[in-house]
Parts: sequence; structure tokens; C-alpha cells
Amino acid sequence: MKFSQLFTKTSKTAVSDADSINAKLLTQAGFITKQMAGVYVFLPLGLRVLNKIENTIREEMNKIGGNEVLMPTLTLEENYEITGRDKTLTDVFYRTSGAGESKIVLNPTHEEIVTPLVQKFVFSYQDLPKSVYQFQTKFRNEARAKSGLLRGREFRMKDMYSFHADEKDLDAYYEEVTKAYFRVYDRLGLGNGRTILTYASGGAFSKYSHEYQTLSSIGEDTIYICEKCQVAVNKEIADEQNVCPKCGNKDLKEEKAIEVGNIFKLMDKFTGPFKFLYQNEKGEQQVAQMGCYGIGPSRIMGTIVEVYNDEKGIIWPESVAPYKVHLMSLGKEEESKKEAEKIYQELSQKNIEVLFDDRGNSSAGEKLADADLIGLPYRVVVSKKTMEKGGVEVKKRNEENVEIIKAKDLIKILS
RNA sequence: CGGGGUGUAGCUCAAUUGGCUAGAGCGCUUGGUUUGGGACCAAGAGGUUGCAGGUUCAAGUCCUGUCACCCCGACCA
Repeated sequence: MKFSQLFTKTSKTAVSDADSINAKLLTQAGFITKQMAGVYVFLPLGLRVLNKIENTIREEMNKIGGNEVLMPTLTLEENYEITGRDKTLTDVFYRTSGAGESKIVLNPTHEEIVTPLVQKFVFSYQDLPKSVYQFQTKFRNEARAKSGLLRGREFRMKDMYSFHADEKDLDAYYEEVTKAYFRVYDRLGLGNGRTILTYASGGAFSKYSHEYQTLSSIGEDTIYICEKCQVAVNKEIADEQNVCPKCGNKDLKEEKAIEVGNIFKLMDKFTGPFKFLYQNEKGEQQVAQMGCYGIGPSRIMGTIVEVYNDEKGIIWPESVAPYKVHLMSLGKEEESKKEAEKIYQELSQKNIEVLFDDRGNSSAGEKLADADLIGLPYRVVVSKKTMEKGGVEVKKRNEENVEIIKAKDLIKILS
């Protein structure tokens, strides 16, 4: 991608209503722009990041047998009357209406849609287990949207739902998902102890649910970490005597964290009301058991920026960076411009993702500052200076040192 | 949803006790000079001061209402 083709711009000043590092930097660098409180446009750079996050999650869900679907945004409120959640979710609903008297809601979650959906195809124990997921835009009328992408009113969510013959089978799959989620966070740069499996409220049907909490001072949640087990307990369920649910350790460390995932054993909470029955080996009707597993890709994007930034801008992990390489030429010399253009063509042909700052009228300082702000993993500079030294300059965004290498060795280094 | 704060150019902000044609920086346009850390000179374009009503000779400034945004709290399936 050439910089000159991007319709967005970076900004020297941050917008005044940015309330967090992620809102400030993502807006200033041209990844997102706010449309209203808690509602953002994903601009070209931001959409690439979001897509990379979603594709990473998609790959891991597919590995554990997930069926990807796309459920609707609009649903008749009567679906929620079946489970009684038309009452409990009433504050978060955005309501609208269709032709005639129909009452329609924009789905804040999809248990009431996926349960009757899977029920249409599953009749026997031989059809179980099954796992279904989607990426969807969720709508929740939050009383107070805040912290940029961390708490929006319209946001992206991967929600997966699994259906099982019995609790034992659900437990086994739940374990598999637990591991898959850790693989997701590792790949997105939120692993290595940055994200902690946290015991949280399980509702009426199981003792605990599990949250994935990424340590960050901006986080809304308070968790108590057992450093021996590398698990935590959420303050919302911790009594005065915080103990590790795994080993009984009472010496727990208090931290703030962002909830980046939540998995639940729902048991028959939804399959019951929808009468999702299957026939077992003996020909008896049984209620299917259900689990649900959520990750918010847009919130993850905000979280990554909260974790990876410095005073100059964002520092994207390679796996989610919109492009791998930020290429530019400095100075007015035609040779460096031509060389940069040539490198751009070569890298593009090798499918190395490169953002080429080809702006002719921008100063060196402006280009370098923009590269730091946007935060791609590699910066490649071509100038008279580098060409005299026989090559191009390569610098990693997360390192200070620069090195001059021969242009022909670039592909090797960047592949 | 309760309490508080703020709305002035695309962005960041000025504008004395109400007083003249609402200004500056950034960005944008044109011309020229520049080019390794957000260059410089010159000339320009850009405003229903959130919106509606009121007080006044006179309102960006005061009053009422309303909308939006931000903060604290509550809420967070």
C-alpha cells in the first residue's frame, strides 16, 4: 500500500475527547475514528488489524472443530421471552420494530439464536457434540461507554457455543477451548503471563466461569493472582479471605486487568427453555448441555495498544500489525526515490506486506514521526546516506539500534 | 441511570467586567526556498460560536430548555 493512496491521515495533535491510550493513539495514527460515544469506524489500517485478530481466532476455533456461521443482527424479542431474558437484558437492548407490530432487538448476544438454530439439525446423541461460532457486531446499550475500544456500544465479538450429550463431554471440550484460547492470546502478543486465567462468577449453573484477564492499569476488573498456579480470582467473587481456587494459597497479588475473554458452562440454561432434546442410546429424550465462549476482537485491538506503546506511538506485535514493513525514502535525491520504489515492488511481489511512504512533499521528520506513531514492526529507510553506505537502513520499532544492509538481503530478513 | 464538567474553523485552543469585522497554531490551497526527527518565507481559503428560545441598545460571553461529548459512581447478560 502506498501512503499516498490512503485516504486517512495521521494527526500531530490528539483529539481532546480521547479518554485512553488506545483511543488516543489509534485515532491519532488513523486506525479508527469515533462516530459517537462507544461507536467507532475502523479505517483501512484499523480494519487490517481487526481482520488479523479475527483470522487468528478463526484458525484456532477451526482447529477445535468450530463451525463458522453468521447469525443475524436482528431478532424478534419473543426469542428472549422464551428464556426470560427480555426482562433481564432490557437495559442493554437497542429496540426497533418491523412491519406491523413486531418487536425487534439488535442482538447483544446470541444464545437465544444459536440454540434453536443448532436444534434444527441435532436429534441424536450421534449428532453430538457440535460447536458453532461466528464473528458478529454486538449491540449493547451500555450506560457508559468508555476507554476507546475497550467498552463500546457496538463492538466485534467472536462467540462460540458448544452442545453436548452430557456434562462430562462438555467438561472435556471446555478444557480444549481453554487451551485454544491461550494459543490465541499467545499468537496475538498477549501471552507470556500477560493474560491470566481468572475464576469468575459462574451464575446459577456452575460454580465458576473463567475469564481471560490481561494485566493493565486501565482495566476495569480487579483480580487476585496466585503466582504459583498462574491463575487468578476475580474480585467480584472473592470474599475477604482470597484463596487460590486451585492450591488454596492465600498470598495473592492484586492487579487491574482487562477482560479479553470469558468462557461459561451454561449446562441446560438455554437448552432447557428451548427444549433442545436429543435421543440417547436407550432411546430416551435428554436435554443437551451447552457451553459458550467469547472473545471481543475490537476490545483485543484496544488492549494490544494499551500493552504495546511508548511516548512516540504504537508498537504492534508482528502478528497483528496492519503491515510488516514501513518503507520510506528520505531526501530529494532521485536515486533514493527510485530505489525505494524498486524495493516496494520487490517486497510486494514476495507478498511481504509493506506500507510505502511515497509522499514527495513530506519532511524527514514527519515521515519518521509517522512511522513511530503507526508502529509497524520494521522500518526501512532509503536515503543518500544509506546508499553511500551501500544499502538501506533497517530498524525494528521495538528496538533502538539500526543497521545498514544490502537491499538484496531485505527479502531474506523480512520473510 | 444519579452527580459534575465541557461544547468556538478539519484538529488543538484563545477571545478582559456583555462592546468594534470572533483570533492563533497545526492541517489545507498557491508560489518560492528546503529535505535524517513533525522545515522556512509570502499570499490565500475555511465560522449559523452544538441547537432552540429569552434578557439587552448590544450575547461566543448572561438566563431557560434541549442535544452531544468527557469525568466520578452505579450497572456490565
